[in-house]
Amino acid sequence: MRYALAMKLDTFWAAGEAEREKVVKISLFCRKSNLYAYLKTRRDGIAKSSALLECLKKDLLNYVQGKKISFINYPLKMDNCSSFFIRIWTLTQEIPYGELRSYKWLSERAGTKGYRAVGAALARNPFPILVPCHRVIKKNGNLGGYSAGLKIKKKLLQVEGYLKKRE
DNA sequence: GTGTTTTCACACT
DNA sequence: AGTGTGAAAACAC
Repeated sequence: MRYALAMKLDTFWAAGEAEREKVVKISLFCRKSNLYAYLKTRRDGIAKSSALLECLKKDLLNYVQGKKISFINYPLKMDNCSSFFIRIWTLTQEIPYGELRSYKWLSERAGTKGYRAVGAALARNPFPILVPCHRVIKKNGNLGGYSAGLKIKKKLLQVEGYLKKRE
Protein backbone atom coordinates (compact mmCIF):
# COMPACT_ATOMS: atom_id res chain seq x y z
CA MET A 1 0.00 0.00 0.00
CA ARG A 2 1.17 3.45 -0.81
CA TYR A 3 0.49 6.50 1.32
CA ALA A 4 0.60 10.19 0.60
CA LEU A 5 0.44 13.35 2.65
CA ALA A 6 0.50 17.01 1.64
CA MET A 7 1.29 19.96 3.86
CA LYS A 8 2.11 23.64 3.87
CA LEU A 9 5.58 24.44 5.12
CA ASP A 10 5.77 28.15 5.84
CA THR A 11 6.24 29.68 2.38
CA PHE A 12 6.00 26.54 0.28
CA TRP A 13 4.19 23.21 -0.01
CA ALA A 14 5.32 19.64 0.29
CA ALA A 15 4.03 16.18 -0.48
CA GLY A 16 5.39 12.98 0.95
CA GLU A 17 4.90 9.43 -0.21
CA ALA A 18 5.59 6.30 1.78
CA GLU A 19 5.40 2.59 1.30
CA ARG A 20 5.69 -0.06 3.95
CA GLU A 21 7.31 2.16 6.59
CA LYS A 22 9.74 3.65 4.13
CA VAL A 23 9.75 7.11 2.63
CA VAL A 24 9.59 6.81 -1.14
CA LYS A 25 9.65 10.41 -2.21
CA ILE A 26 9.37 14.00 -1.07
CA SER A 27 8.20 16.69 -3.46
CA LEU A 28 8.43 20.42 -2.85
CA PHE A 29 6.41 23.10 -4.60
CA CYS A 30 6.64 26.86 -4.48
CA ARG A 31 2.99 27.25 -5.46
CA LYS A 32 -0.11 25.54 -4.18
CA SER A 33 -1.35 24.93 -7.70
CA ASN A 34 1.76 22.90 -8.49
CA LEU A 35 1.11 20.70 -5.48
CA TYR A 36 -2.48 20.10 -6.53
CA ALA A 37 -1.44 19.27 -10.07
CA TYR A 38 1.07 16.80 -8.71
CA LEU A 39 -1.45 15.12 -6.38
CA LYS A 40 -3.93 14.82 -9.20
CA THR A 41 -1.50 12.82 -11.31
CA ARG A 42 -1.02 10.22 -8.61
CA ARG A 43 -4.33 9.91 -6.92
CA ASP A 44 -5.27 6.34 -7.77
CA GLY A 45 -4.24 3.63 -5.41
CA ILE A 46 -2.88 6.00 -2.80
CA ALA A 47 -4.18 5.86 0.75
CA LYS A 48 -4.48 8.97 2.81
CA SER A 49 -1.63 8.89 5.25
CA SER A 50 0.38 6.72 7.60
CA ALA A 51 2.00 6.94 11.01
CA LEU A 52 5.37 7.46 9.40
CA LEU A 53 4.12 10.36 7.29
CA GLU A 54 2.34 11.98 10.22
CA CYS A 55 5.57 11.83 12.17
CA LEU A 56 7.45 13.30 9.24
CA LYS A 57 4.92 16.08 8.91
CA LYS A 58 5.40 17.05 12.54
CA ASP A 59 9.17 17.08 12.13
CA LEU A 60 9.01 19.12 8.94
CA LEU A 61 6.72 21.71 10.53
CA ASN A 62 9.13 22.05 13.43
CA TYR A 63 12.08 22.17 11.03
CA VAL A 64 10.80 25.14 9.05
CA GLN A 65 10.24 26.94 12.33
CA GLY A 66 13.95 26.77 13.02
CA LYS A 67 14.19 23.73 15.26
CA LYS A 68 17.22 21.55 14.69
CA ILE A 69 15.49 18.44 13.50
CA SER A 70 17.55 15.50 12.23
CA PHE A 71 15.97 13.32 9.57
CA ILE A 72 18.77 10.79 9.59
CA ASN A 73 16.64 8.04 11.12
CA TYR A 74 13.90 8.07 8.51
CA PRO A 75 14.09 4.94 6.38
CA LEU A 76 14.42 5.91 2.74
CA LYS A 77 13.62 3.72 -0.22
CA MET A 78 16.72 4.02 -2.37
CA ASP A 79 16.86 0.63 -4.00
CA ASN A 80 16.51 0.56 -7.79
CA CYS A 81 18.73 3.65 -7.84
CA SER A 82 22.32 3.53 -9.08
CA SER A 83 24.99 2.91 -6.48
CA PHE A 84 26.68 6.16 -7.42
CA PHE A 85 23.55 8.17 -6.67
CA ILE A 86 23.00 6.34 -3.41
CA ARG A 87 26.57 7.06 -2.39
CA ILE A 88 26.20 10.76 -3.11
CA TRP A 89 22.88 10.99 -1.24
CA THR A 90 24.28 9.11 1.72
CA LEU A 91 27.29 11.41 1.94
CA THR A 92 24.98 14.39 1.70
CA GLN A 93 23.04 13.11 4.71
CA GLU A 94 26.26 13.35 6.70
CA ILE A 95 26.45 17.12 6.31
CA PRO A 96 25.49 18.48 9.75
CA TYR A 97 22.66 20.94 10.31
CA GLY A 98 23.92 24.46 9.97
CA GLU A 99 26.86 23.70 7.69
CA LEU A 100 27.58 24.13 4.01
CA ARG A 101 29.60 21.96 1.68
CA SER A 102 30.60 22.39 -1.97
CA TYR A 103 29.99 20.09 -4.90
CA LYS A 104 33.76 19.64 -5.00
CA TRP A 105 33.83 18.53 -1.37
CA LEU A 106 31.18 15.92 -2.10
CA SER A 107 33.04 14.75 -5.19
CA GLU A 108 36.27 14.26 -3.30
CA ARG A 109 34.42 12.51 -0.54
CA ALA A 110 32.95 10.15 -3.14
CA GLY A 111 36.36 9.64 -4.72
CA THR A 112 35.59 11.19 -8.09
CA LYS A 113 36.41 14.32 -10.05
CA GLY A 114 33.04 14.23 -11.75
CA TYR A 115 31.78 17.38 -10.11
CA ARG A 116 28.94 17.70 -12.55
CA ALA A 117 27.94 14.10 -12.04
CA VAL A 118 27.55 14.94 -8.35
CA GLY A 119 25.31 17.84 -9.27
CA ALA A 120 23.25 15.52 -11.45
CA ALA A 121 22.85 13.09 -8.55
CA LEU A 122 21.63 15.86 -6.26
CA ALA A 123 19.32 17.14 -8.98
CA ARG A 124 17.54 13.80 -8.80
CA ASN A 125 17.49 13.51 -5.04
CA PRO A 126 14.02 12.07 -4.25
CA PHE A 127 14.21 13.24 -0.63
CA PRO A 128 14.80 16.99 -0.47
CA ILE A 129 15.24 18.24 3.12
CA LEU A 130 15.64 14.67 4.44
CA VAL A 131 18.73 14.42 2.28
CA PRO A 132 19.92 18.00 2.79
CA CYS A 133 21.08 18.79 -0.72
CA HIS A 134 20.32 22.46 -0.02
CA ARG A 135 23.52 22.50 2.06
CA VAL A 136 25.56 21.85 -1.08
CA ILE A 137 26.56 24.99 -2.99
CA LYS A 138 29.21 26.03 -5.48
CA LYS A 139 32.84 26.47 -4.52
CA ASN A 140 32.76 30.16 -5.40
CA GLY A 141 29.93 30.82 -2.98
CA ASN A 142 27.09 30.91 -5.49
CA LEU A 143 24.12 28.78 -4.57
CA GLY A 144 24.16 26.38 -7.50
CA GLY A 145 20.76 24.96 -8.33
CA TYR A 146 17.79 23.29 -6.68
CA SER A 147 15.36 20.84 -8.18
CA ALA A 148 12.33 22.51 -6.65
CA GLY A 149 13.56 26.00 -7.49
CA LEU A 150 16.20 28.23 -5.94
CA LYS A 151 13.55 30.09 -3.98
CA ILE A 152 13.04 27.06 -1.79
CA LYS A 153 16.78 26.42 -1.45
CA LYS A 154 17.21 29.97 -0.20
CA LYS A 155 14.32 29.53 2.20
CA LEU A 156 15.84 26.36 3.66
CA LEU A 157 19.24 28.00 4.07
CA GLN A 158 17.47 30.89 5.75
CA VAL A 159 15.75 28.50 8.14
CA GLU A 160 19.10 27.00 9.07
CA GLY A 161 20.57 30.45 9.55
CA TYR A 162 22.92 30.95 6.60
CA LEU A 163 21.04 33.72 4.89
CA LYS A 164 19.78 36.75 6.68
CA LYS A 165 16.81 37.34 4.40
CA ARG A 166 16.59 38.99 1.00
CA GLU A 167 16.25 37.40 -2.40
C1' DG B 1 34.12 39.69 -15.42
C1' DT B 2 33.76 36.04 -20.05
C1' DG B 3 35.46 31.82 -22.62
C1' DT B 4 37.50 27.18 -22.75
C1' DT B 5 38.80 22.83 -21.05
C1' DT B 6 38.49 19.03 -17.82
C1' DT B 7 35.61 15.61 -15.79
C1' DC B 8 32.08 11.92 -14.94
C1' DA B 9 27.51 9.46 -14.74
C1' DC B 10 23.48 9.08 -17.12
C1' DA B 11 19.88 9.26 -20.70
C1' DC B 12 19.42 9.26 -25.09
C1' DT B 13 20.10 7.04 -29.99
C1' DA C 1 29.06 1.90 -28.90
C1' DG C 2 28.58 6.81 -29.70
C1' DT C 3 26.69 11.45 -28.42
C1' DG C 4 24.92 15.23 -25.71
C1' DT C 5 23.91 17.14 -21.37
C1' DG C 6 24.39 18.97 -16.62
C1' DA C 7 22.58 21.84 -9.53
C1' DA C 8 30.89 22.20 -11.26
C1' DA C 9 35.71 23.53 -11.19
C1' DA C 10 39.99 25.40 -12.77
C1' DC C 11 42.40 28.13 -15.61
C1' DA C 12 43.16 31.44 -19.05
C1' DC C 13 42.79 35.73 -20.57
